[in-house]
Amino acid sequence: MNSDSVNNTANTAETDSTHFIEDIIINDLKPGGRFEGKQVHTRFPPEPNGYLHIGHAKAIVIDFGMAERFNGICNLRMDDTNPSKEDVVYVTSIQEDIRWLGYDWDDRFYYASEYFPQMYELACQLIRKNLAFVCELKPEEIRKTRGTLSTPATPSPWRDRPTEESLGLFERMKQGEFPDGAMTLRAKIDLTSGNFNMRDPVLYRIVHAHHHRTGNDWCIYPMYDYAHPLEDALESITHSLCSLEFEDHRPLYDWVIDNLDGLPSRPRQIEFARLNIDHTVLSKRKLRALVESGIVNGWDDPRMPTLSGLRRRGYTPRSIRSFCNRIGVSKVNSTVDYNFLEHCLREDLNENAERVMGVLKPVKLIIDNYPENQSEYFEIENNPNRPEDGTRQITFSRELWIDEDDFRIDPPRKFHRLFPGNEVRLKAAYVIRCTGYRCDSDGNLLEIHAEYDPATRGGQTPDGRKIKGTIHWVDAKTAVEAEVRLYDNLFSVADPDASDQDFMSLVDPGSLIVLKDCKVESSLATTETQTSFQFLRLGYFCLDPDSRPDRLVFNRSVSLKDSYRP
RNA sequence: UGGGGUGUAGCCAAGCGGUAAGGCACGGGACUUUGACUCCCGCACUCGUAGGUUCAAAUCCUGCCACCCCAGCCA
Repeated sequence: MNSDSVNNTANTAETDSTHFIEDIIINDLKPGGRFEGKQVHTRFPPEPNGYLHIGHAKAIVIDFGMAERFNGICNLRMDDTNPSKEDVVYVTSIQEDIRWLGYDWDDRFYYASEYFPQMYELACQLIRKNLAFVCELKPEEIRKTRGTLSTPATPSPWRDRPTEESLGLFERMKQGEFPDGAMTLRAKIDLTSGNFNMRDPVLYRIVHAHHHRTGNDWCIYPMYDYAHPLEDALESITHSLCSLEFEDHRPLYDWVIDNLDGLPSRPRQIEFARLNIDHTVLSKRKLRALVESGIVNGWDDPRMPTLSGLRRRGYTPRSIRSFCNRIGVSKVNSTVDYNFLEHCLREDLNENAERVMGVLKPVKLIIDNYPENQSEYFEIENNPNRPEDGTRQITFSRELWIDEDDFRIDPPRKFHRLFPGNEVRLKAAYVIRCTGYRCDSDGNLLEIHAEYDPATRGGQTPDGRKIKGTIHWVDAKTAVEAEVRLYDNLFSVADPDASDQDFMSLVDPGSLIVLKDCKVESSLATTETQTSFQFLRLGYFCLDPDSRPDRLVFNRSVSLKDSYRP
């Protein structure tokens, strides 16, 4: 495990009740149970054909989490049985993302392709047992003979060919004597089953393609339904956790394992509901489309629900783990509120992020009664919730930047910020009173004028007077220029999948707002990527990799909650 | 019309025959040198629905309804 243990995080709210997968495992471990005396052994089996997203994070937390909870182990395995879709580039990104999330597989990193030789031998065993045959039907013919919801499949004309003939043909398939699609190895199960997966499913197909691991060693590749149970069994997996759509593949999963001799274990497949989150999409196909169309700026665009996107956005591994641990595990198709993910991030960052001041839409504030060439330092806490994080010095002088939103010429009701005649506290500095403002001929605000009260140094009010509003500011003399990128939901509609319109047209153009002329306090000049800060009163931000020393770029990870209602 | 699943609040989700946990969201209040945080309070007389069994049903039984998945040589 990484330094911040997955189980001991304050945010990983442990519930006193168990979910259904835990219940099953507990039962399996009991005396007389299916895995009595065995070590719980799970696996996370991604196909290396894309980037991991928050939905995978749920699976990772369940797979690794169940192993951890029962003092077991969890393998990482690339399910690379389809060379035409997979690539090495995904392998490393998947490993990086899982490590970043805080999980480790020790030396148990495998490829399904490592088992190709054994899978081939086991397939021969099925043929010899007269449980599989080589079928020469074309893909369309197989489809046509599979039957319908109400009618059974019709048998392949090759179904009853002699096992020796199938064995020979299967060997020749392997030798590369036939072109793609010419024939398949099929299981002989039940043509009348209401479950299509049992109607003589294809076990092997011919694919003359270069495989990223095995090169051109193979031109026949096992199908998921045949390969997956074997991968699990060969790794002595006890509990094979997957998503709901594989529920009706379970009979086939069990069939493969039950009909083969010499397997080291008989894993139990358990299915749970995959994660959905509103205002986004979580399908590889759609995420890929967003990237390839250029609607977003790559897989790690901070608006993307990919782990690389969330990471760049400023999501912490801890917040994502916390989220996954708290959404629950069940078999109900569900869509979690995006604001729950945001809640988990705020919860973490509120506890751990240092506070700084930054001004997004700067307007000049001039303290007319403050000496022109004077400057002074104020001490400000790094995190009021954690005094042990200490304090730092910030500079103050006659001219400051404050946020446009904190000033109104005509304030609405309950506006506690700056307006002509009103007093406000500059955080950690002085109480000031607005004495006026200047606009250009078009009515655009140029500068605000104020006078400070020297008796209120540090923001205190020795006379006990209550100051309703406290605003953030940055000293114009020492301010550092920055670009700030504000993000919002990629889709303003809650469920882009449900719309009649093409989901690509539903991307909210306001999901990214770039502010170029922001001013941040000088302490941020030397910060590093991935460090999260709270910009006081605004939200949580982190430095983007696009940053350069002369041009800082910050991403807003999430805003602060705001109960202000005019 | 076949097979496999699932229905508890706006969203997740406990509950496993003894009288509806918790979280998010939302509303109200307290506190506040962040309109943040924190802290209080409120938020399902009812569990898809109709019956049945029982002293007692979200939990057991039966019927019905709704929704999701399955007819790739994808995973």
